[in-house]
Amino acid sequence: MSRQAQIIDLTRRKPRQVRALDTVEVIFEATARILQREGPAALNTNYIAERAGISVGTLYQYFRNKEAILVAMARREIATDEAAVIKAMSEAAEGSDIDPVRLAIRALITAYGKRRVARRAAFEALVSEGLGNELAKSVQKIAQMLGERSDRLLPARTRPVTPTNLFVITRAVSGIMRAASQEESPLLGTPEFEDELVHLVQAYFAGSS
Amino acid sequence: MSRQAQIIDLTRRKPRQVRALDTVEVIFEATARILQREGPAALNTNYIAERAGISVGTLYQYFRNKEAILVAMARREIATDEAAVIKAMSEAAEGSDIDPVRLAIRALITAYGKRRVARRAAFEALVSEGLGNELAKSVQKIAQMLGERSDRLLPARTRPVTPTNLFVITRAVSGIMRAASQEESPLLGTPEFEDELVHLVQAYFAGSS
Amino acid sequence: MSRQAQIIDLTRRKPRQVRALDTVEVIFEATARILQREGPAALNTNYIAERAGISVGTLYQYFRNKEAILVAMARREIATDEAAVIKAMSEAAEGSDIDPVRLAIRALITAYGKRRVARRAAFEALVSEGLGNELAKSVQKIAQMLGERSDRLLPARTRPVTPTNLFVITRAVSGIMRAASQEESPLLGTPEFEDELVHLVQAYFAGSS
Amino acid sequence: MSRQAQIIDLTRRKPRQVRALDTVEVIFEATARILQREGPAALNTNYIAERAGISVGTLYQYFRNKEAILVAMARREIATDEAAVIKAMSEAAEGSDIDPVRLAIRALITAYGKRRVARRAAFEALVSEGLGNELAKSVQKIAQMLGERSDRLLPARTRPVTPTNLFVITRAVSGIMRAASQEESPLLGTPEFEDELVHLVQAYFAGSS
DNA sequence: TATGAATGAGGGTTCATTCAT
DNA sequence: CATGAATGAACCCTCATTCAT
Repeated sequence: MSRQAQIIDLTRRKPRQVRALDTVEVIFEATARILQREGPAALNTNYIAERAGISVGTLYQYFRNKEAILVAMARREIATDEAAVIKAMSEAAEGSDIDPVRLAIRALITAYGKRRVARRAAFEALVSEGLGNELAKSVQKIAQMLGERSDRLLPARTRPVTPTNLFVITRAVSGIMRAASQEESPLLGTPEFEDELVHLVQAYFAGSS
Repeated sequence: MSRQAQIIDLTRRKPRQVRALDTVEVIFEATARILQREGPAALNTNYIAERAGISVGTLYQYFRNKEAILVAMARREIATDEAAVIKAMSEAAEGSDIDPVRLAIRALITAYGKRRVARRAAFEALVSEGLGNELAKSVQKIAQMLGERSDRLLPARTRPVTPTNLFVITRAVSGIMRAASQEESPLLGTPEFEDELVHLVQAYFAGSS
Repeated sequence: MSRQAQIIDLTRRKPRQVRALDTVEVIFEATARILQREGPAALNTNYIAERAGISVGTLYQYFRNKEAILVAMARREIATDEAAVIKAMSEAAEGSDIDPVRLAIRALITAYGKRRVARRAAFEALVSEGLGNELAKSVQKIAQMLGERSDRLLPARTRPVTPTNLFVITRAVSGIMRAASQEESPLLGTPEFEDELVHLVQAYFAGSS
Repeated sequence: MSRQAQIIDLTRRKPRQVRALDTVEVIFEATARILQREGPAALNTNYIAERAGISVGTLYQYFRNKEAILVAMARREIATDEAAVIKAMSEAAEGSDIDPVRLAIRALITAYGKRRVARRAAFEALVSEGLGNELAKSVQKIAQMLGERSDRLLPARTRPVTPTNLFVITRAVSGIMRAASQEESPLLGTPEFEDELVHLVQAYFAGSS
């Protein structure tokens, strides 16, 4: 194909940004599906490309290497969750009648309900790649926010909120979420589950140490 | 080799059962060390055998394939932890002055303090192999025990203990342990950490819903 | 690599279909040569690739596994032989002065004269893979044709041609060919050999049972 | 175990020859069964020993290496067949009313009826090992006998028997036998099959060239 | 940018054979 | 002679990555 032809081809396509987003999305989608249906052992770049309907070469134009795909997926997932929780907490603080903690937990439950296997695999990849701290950072960010706004978010607390408190409660909640997701617990969708999570948080901060 | 040497060799050689245990142990040890020092990517059967001071062939006489090693390691780890916690809870119930919950948590912290990277890799292998439920089952076993003996183990509770309660609290605790281990939190060894975990459990059961 | 070189490369590269055929051919060639010169024990995929001047990876893009190479070779060999014999028989029936049976046998002898060791190994692979019936089917096909056109192909027969007759005579001929090839009999190239084969067939059908 | 003990053990056992024969037999049996049931790909020395109920070490005390087992099996098979055919031909010559050729062929058919897959595999091993000529030699031996005693064995012949004749007819017969065995032809047990084989031989020698 | 054939290092696994008991 | 755990060379095959088109 001549240089000329290539330029002509280019103009036929959609704007680059949009196409790039499409492609990345399509790669994520294929990766998620393989992870869900066939497990991490079946995941390889040629297969991802095939399922995504693109060539391996193209895949490598968007991601430096295989792990980069998983890492990007996991990061996006984390960012989405984080944003959802933060949004819930912010809105709650701005006058909703519902307990802010409950709203945050509800947001988290909603986020965890989606694409569980793919999420898990992506997270595992993050950890395997030694980037597990990114996940931790996100949780920590929530923890900090909780700490800073403890006056409004945790009005029932009976003692000052320490970093250790925040570590404990945030990891407790994510641990429960993770387990419910991994064990495919039927609790995940129930109101009782939400209630108990809320209770755990409130009781932890309310009880005298 | 001289006759003499043979005799010496004889005395060096332990009975078969014991030797088999030794070999498995040596394989686990090598696997753990590689995992700790060089990460999961560096783990391959030839290397494990080399580090274990045995031949690959021998390794394959003890384990069907590479994953089987990780799975066996993880299972043993789980069994050890489970036994430690159960033992702590049992002993506590039999008249120790210390809070049974505290003793159980202390046992857990002790178990998690050992070979963290290797443990994590082994657990990940379990999950990858689709045996993640084994881990869950172990946790569930502890949960059941907690429920059955709640009179003695959780004297401070203000409401009947439901299965959901047990799910929540056990996953909360393991989630925190997992996170502390994964994030290599400096909290892991501190008395404050133990205190807060105990508090979480007691507050959760004591607080009115 | 310079732009110039790329253009030159372009012209060197044949269309895809043709290249694929080339690669398969090159693999067959290498396989046959190894089989001939070093025997079946020396045959391994890395070596085949090396001798073929391609990479193992490429080899595995054309063949699912090692046996597939042998099987494909054998199938092609069978098809070639079958086609040669059928062609000879067809042409003979259309007016050649020479005895159709003689022409068919001549075609068979010619086919068997080529790459004997490689042929044999490929056939053995076929059988090992449980595809031995393919070889039989090919022979049977010839038998059928012989039966259907027995008026013209076997004018000297003194009795109706039964399926058993066809089984016996076709297996007799292939058995002789096989033996001559395997024992590297000096008869293979001689006119006497052809004469005797023809005689066997004619006598079998001419003689009263 | 002391030297003394070994001697004592020795005397406890059956005479060496007998035991050795037993062991060899047991190894042949196991080998044949594996070959029959699971094919040549499943054949390995450890498995043979296991199926034979002996240890690998013992197996290697009777056979230098794996191939030696197959070779020995094939040789025994060949010898048995050869003896059966020769015996039939000899007896026939000594006054039986039945056609000597028929008796020989009947003996061959009987021999081929036994353990077909194992026979075939053993023969293939012979050939693979480059010992294919042994098989040929056996057939050639029959051919020679046929030639030497052609006056009595082939009274109907109309021309002098040449070496080429003998090559052709012996390979024709073994080829047919081989094919019938390999293709598991239902003809194998029928009188018609025997008749046709006899006819082939008689017609070949009777017909004028 | 997209393509996808080609690459080849690397790793999992087998299995014939040995040898100390 | 029997045993069978141990050996390790050999080999099949995968798959992340490249690069010429």
